[in-house]
Amino acid sequence: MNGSTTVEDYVKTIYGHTEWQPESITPSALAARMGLAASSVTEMVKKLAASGLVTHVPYGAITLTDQGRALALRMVRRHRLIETWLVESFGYGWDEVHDEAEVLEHALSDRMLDAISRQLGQPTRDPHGDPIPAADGTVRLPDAVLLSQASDGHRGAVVRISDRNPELLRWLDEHAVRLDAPIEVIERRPFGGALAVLVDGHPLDLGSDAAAAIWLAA
Amino acid sequence: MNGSTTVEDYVKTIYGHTEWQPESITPSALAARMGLAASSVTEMVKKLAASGLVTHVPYGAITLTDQGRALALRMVRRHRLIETWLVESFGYGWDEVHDEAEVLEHALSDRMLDAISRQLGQPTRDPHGDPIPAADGTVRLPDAVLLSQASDGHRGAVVRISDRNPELLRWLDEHAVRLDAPIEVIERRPFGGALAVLVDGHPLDLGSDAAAAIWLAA
DNA sequence: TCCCAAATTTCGGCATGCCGAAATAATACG
DNA sequence: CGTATTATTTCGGCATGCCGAAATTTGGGA
Repeated sequence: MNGSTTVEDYVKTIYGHTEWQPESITPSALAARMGLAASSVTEMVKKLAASGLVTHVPYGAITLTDQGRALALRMVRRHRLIETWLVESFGYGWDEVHDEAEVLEHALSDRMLDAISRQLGQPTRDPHGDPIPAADGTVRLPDAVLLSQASDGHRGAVVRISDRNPELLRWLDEHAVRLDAPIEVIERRPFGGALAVLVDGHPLDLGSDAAAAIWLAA
Repeated sequence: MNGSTTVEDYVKTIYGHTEWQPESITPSALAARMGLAASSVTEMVKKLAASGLVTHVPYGAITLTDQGRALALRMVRRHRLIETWLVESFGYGWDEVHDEAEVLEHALSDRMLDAISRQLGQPTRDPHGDPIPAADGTVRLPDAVLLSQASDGHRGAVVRISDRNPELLRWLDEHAVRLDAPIEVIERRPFGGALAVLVDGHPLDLGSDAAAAIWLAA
């Protein structure tokens, strides 16, 4: 079957491409993100457009409709709530929650989801610091800057750590770069985006990968 | 896609047909249980046989192999553990757990399942009193008789209440027929299997449906 | 034993999603 | 402005699972 699961994944991926901007993406980028052939994407997008989830000008970009965005937010809420749940109630680590959540977001009923949200105290951030959309689709955007764009001397607390890279997540975890850990930028390298920072008072040299994965409270 | 989910459902259904006897079933009975056309079953059974999960003599019965039984037991364990979990941790009623479990049994990882089992204290019976197979496939059969076969004067405690009939489950629940509630058979009707019994000391007239759904500790 | 009815299987078809190769459109650059 | 590169779409095909209709097999009864 899976009719629904596939649609949900497409929509969520389109949304995730540029979470803070108009949700549009080119077919090739979408194909790359989903690990599919471009031709598969073209076909599926045709169906998504037919059901009113996206708009698509031929040879142009794919953009979520309001309906598509609503579905995407529903899936993002599910994913992040489940990740939080796995960490809080099942002892999963940051780096271990993604795959399980990827499956469960399509399988849990709304009733379970509600119960889980209640058990967790209606959280609004997931273990990576990403906002968990409310059930009505409302999202509170974090007031944050990308760490690699922060200026020398900038100080604040980590508010978001990108998932999807288990190795990096473990490295960050080992070096005490955790959600809400205070960070101060002490040196800014001219090229490549690498930074030296203070994390919890200790100097640390962040590669550009790590810097790109961290958002700093403004 | 679902390659695996479908196989799991077939095997579980074959097993469930005659849980306490050799696990074999005719194609038509299997089709009826699964709500599928007979032709679909024929085709799928061919594939199950090819992967060594069942044996099948053409035009004859379908029988689980050891490998098939192992997979079936794995799925039964998952189903019953999940049902127990939904009742214990999420406030579901007896009659509400089946559909959710039907989905989740294919979606939860072994890791989650283990954690759930641990959180529940490694239960060996589900909310209906059915045995939960151990992770290694071991099943402890309840030492019980079918209530409708119990003789007049027979007394014991309810040990099993069949699921899959929400209306009946609610009726039983309302009349205090719960797992482990003591029952005494006070009158046995000659035809139809209906019984009058004492439940928790109160006389109650059980229709034949209810009687067929209840097992009594011997 | 022979034949009929019921059960089972075979066959062509359909829907979903995916792929690679070939065709086509858009874009970029000289 | 024209062409070459790149992106996108179209097309035929494949795999999984399902269906109904048309064989085929089985088993019981006359």
